[in-house]
This record gives sequence, C-alpha cells and structure tokens, in this order.
Amino acid sequence: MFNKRIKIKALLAGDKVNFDATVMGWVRTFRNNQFIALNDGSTNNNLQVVASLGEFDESILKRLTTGACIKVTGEVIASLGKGQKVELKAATIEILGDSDAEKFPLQPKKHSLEFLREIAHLRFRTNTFGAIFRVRHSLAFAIHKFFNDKGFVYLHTPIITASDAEGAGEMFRVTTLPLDGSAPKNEDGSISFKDDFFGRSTNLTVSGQLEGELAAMAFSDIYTFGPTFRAENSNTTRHLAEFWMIEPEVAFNDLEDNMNLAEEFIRYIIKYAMESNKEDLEFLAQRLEEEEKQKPQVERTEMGLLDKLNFVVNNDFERLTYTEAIEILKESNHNKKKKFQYLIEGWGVDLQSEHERYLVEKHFKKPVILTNYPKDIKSFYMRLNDDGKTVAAMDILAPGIGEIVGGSQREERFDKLTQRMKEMHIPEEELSWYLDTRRFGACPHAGFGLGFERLVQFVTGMGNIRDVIPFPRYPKSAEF
RNA sequence: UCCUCCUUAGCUCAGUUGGUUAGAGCAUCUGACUGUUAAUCAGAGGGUCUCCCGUUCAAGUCGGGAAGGGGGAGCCA
Repeated sequence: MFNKRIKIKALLAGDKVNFDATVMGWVRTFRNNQFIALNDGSTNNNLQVVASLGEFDESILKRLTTGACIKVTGEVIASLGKGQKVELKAATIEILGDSDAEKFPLQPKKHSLEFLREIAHLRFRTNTFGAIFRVRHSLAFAIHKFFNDKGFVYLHTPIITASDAEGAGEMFRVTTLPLDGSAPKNEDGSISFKDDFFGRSTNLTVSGQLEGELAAMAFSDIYTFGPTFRAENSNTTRHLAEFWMIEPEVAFNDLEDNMNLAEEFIRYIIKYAMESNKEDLEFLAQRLEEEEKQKPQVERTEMGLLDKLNFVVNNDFERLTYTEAIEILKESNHNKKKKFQYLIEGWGVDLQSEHERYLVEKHFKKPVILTNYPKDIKSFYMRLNDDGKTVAAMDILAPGIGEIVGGSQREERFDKLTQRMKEMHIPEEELSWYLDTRRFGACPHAGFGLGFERLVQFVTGMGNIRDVIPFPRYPKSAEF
C-alpha cells in the first residue's frame, strides 16, 4: 500500500488535476487550522494539503504539528488560493508519527546554521539542508556519469593502509591492540605491532593516489571516489577529518592533459547539477543573497550564486605558472602598499591564502590554475621539470574556497623518483610495490585529487564545510 | 595549534556608570478568526544569565580560569 503513494515532486510537476492521490511526508507548518505545508524530501517545494473546515476531528487537527509524519489521501485540484498551482483536498488524514511541538527543536522560523549543526540529525528536514544534500547527491552521481561515459574504471582503493610514506598529513591509527598499556613492546620500549591484527602498524588512508597509479598502469584511465581521513588539528571552514575525495589517474597524460581533464570535469558536474537541481540552487542562491545583504558593502561578493556557476561553466579557467603568479603578486599595488600580511619578496616560498584569494578574487576574478611550483614545496612523486627547479604540479583555486584541486604529472623515471625520495627521506623499501610501476612498463601519467566537500561548498555557496556533509567529523566532534 | 570575538527563555537577541521583581521578537500553550503562504489578533506559561574561583555591602554587568561556539591563520583537499 505504501507503494501507491505519489512523490510530491511528481505531483507538483504534473499539469494533471482532478484525480485521487496518496501522499506521505512531514508537516512543515499548519496554517489557519486548514492548510498543511507537506514535504517529503523529493523537492524543496511543499505540497499544500487542504483540510477543509469542519471535515476533520479536532483530535486529528491537534496532531498536525511541525515535524509530524502523515499520510493523506484526497483529490488533486487546481489551487483555490495564490502561491501554488495545485493542492491536495484531503479526504483522509492518517498520522503516521506524532511530533510533540513543545519538544521538536525545529520551529516554523529561521534557525542559525550553528544551531542546526547541533541537531545535525534533524537538519535534513529544513529547506536549506534539503537543498544542499539533494545537490550533493546530484554532484556525486554526475561524477560517476562523467567518468563512466569516458570509459574510466572506478577503482576501490583501500581505506585501511600500511603506507605512511605519502606524507599528505597526520593519520588515524587502526589497531586492535589494547589501549590500557598492556600492548606488547619492542626492546626499545616502542609498541610492537607484530601481534596486531595486520601484523604491522596501519592507518586510515589519506589518499588513494598511489594505489590508483598502480591500476592506471593497467586500465589506462581510472578514478577513485571515497572517504579519506586526516588527523590534522584543523579548525577551519574548509577542513574535515573525514572527507570524500575524487582522484582520477590517467596513463599517457601530461600536465596539460591533466588540466584539460580537470576543467572539463568540473564544468560537466556543475552543469549537471544546474540542470538537475534548478529549484534547489535557486533557493540556495536566494538564501545566499539574503545573507550577503547582512554584510557590510565591502565584503559582499559581486556575483550571485547562479551567475557564478554559469560563469564557471562558460569560461575557461586562467592558467599561469607559479613564477608568473609571483611576478603578478610582487608587482601588485596590494603588495607595494604592504596590504598583504606576508609580503611577496622572492621566488620559492609557498603562497598564502591571502595571495591565492588576491589572484582569484581580485586580479583574474575567475578560477585559476597555477602550474610548475618549486619542487621543494611539493610532493616527491611530482615530475621534475627540465629546469631542475620546478615540478609539473597544478593547483586549481576557486573563488571563496581556495584550493579545490591538487594534481600533477607523475615522475615516471625510476632514477629521478628514487632520487627525490632520498632527498625527502622516504625509505624505498616501504614503497617497493609503488616503484614496481616504474620498473615494469613505466609510462608518462598524471592525475589529480578533488575535495568533494569543497566542490559542494562551491556549488551550494555554503561558507562552512561542516554544512555540506551530513555528519561532519572534525576535532572534538564525532556525534551522530 | 595560534589570533580574535562570543556564550542571557526552545530559537534570535537587548540588558545603561555594578543596585533591589532580568526584557523583546519568534516559537509553544489557551482562546478568537477562517483561503492561509514562516497566517492574523488577544492572553498565558517559560530563566541555575555556560561552569568554577575571586573583588564588592551588592555581580548578568568587574577580574582570573575552564568548557563550548563563530570568524581568521597554519596544515591541506
């Protein structure tokens, strides 16, 4: 019987009226003792259910509280009021689940994002979070569709890993050893992992890239899309301890191919979401616009959310080298007037957030791809350029978010790679399996990592990354 | 981890130079009204002023500490 229900999205989309239908959902508001705004999560829009005066017992009407779950059967008719095309004239109303209005935390009023974060288990039932997580879903689906259509193999890389050589960040330890101090010790007093579950020290993965490279040396084109973990004590609006990352790895690609792929990819999934979640994005755009109005004029962004997304879909990203970026920053009035907290003086230092923001938001006013960074500030696996000073790396910087993609052409030359590993004190034995790709049939290849939540932030316009993942994990927070 | 701001009703916030019974809007409850769009109108209930210590005749208000939260920075995706 539950299968007979029609989803509110389908009901509102159809032009048909004067037919019987059954809907189920959660009450958002009950106005005038007569009008129920009902939402079932299929769309941001509510269905107006009309419980005509005198036709329902007081005992039922009293239970139509915000948050209650109900089943309604009735006739779909052209709305007698303004504000919606159709409405459902209720014949029967069944309460599936009561919601005590005095205790239910969500009220028919505006709530702060901070408050909703404290009740993350209920925030799906708000307009804002409904829209965010429908968009998140569409983006995830579009990612698979994009790569599938291009013939990529979706590779499941391990979540538990023994490799700690990648150096992407602090790791969460995985162990079954007792924590009460009774764990077996080595002669030097350090903990012996010989009797641990895996017989060695293991962690949660920080990246699937190295394993991804192994598969790319067989399938040519692969991608990963899964959770990754960083135990960094980061307390910012763009870091999580558990986040999802997309990592394509492609054989026979150089840095330029890599940039082309990343750009095409980002455009494709944004476009997909704009087509599939028009109403959600319009709602989020309006929400953002109202939020912007609260800010002082100087802090407001020039473009609305939809304009920004359209702009990204229709315009090429700006591409320049690290060296060119340093020149622009050094010669900028901002630098000369000493408005940067960290002044740009010479070549070789890593860019600070303020510099990236200046390039993206002030100078170019569009997404920027920076390439060929100094080797000393980048990872060991990035391909050394002919100048001997820089590597074939690329970072994509997005307005308002900063770094959204980090990628590179990989060092496929065995000697050069092991040389870099020596310089950075990475023991060869630990990555012997990785080096086999360079020993047997090595080929030029490239790939990148894209932080999924940062992308969702960019598309939804949400300022805090904790609001674009259902149950965020960050320092001192793992509730729900 | 560092810098900075904040913590008063269910939520969002006022609260004067320290002063006696701590306020508003929304929400909730009760009633009225009935084609409403976060309905409207009237009334009611609702407080360990985050916690601990101190200064003072007297602390929501001043000082110290702790916890939690926001924003920024670093690390990065």
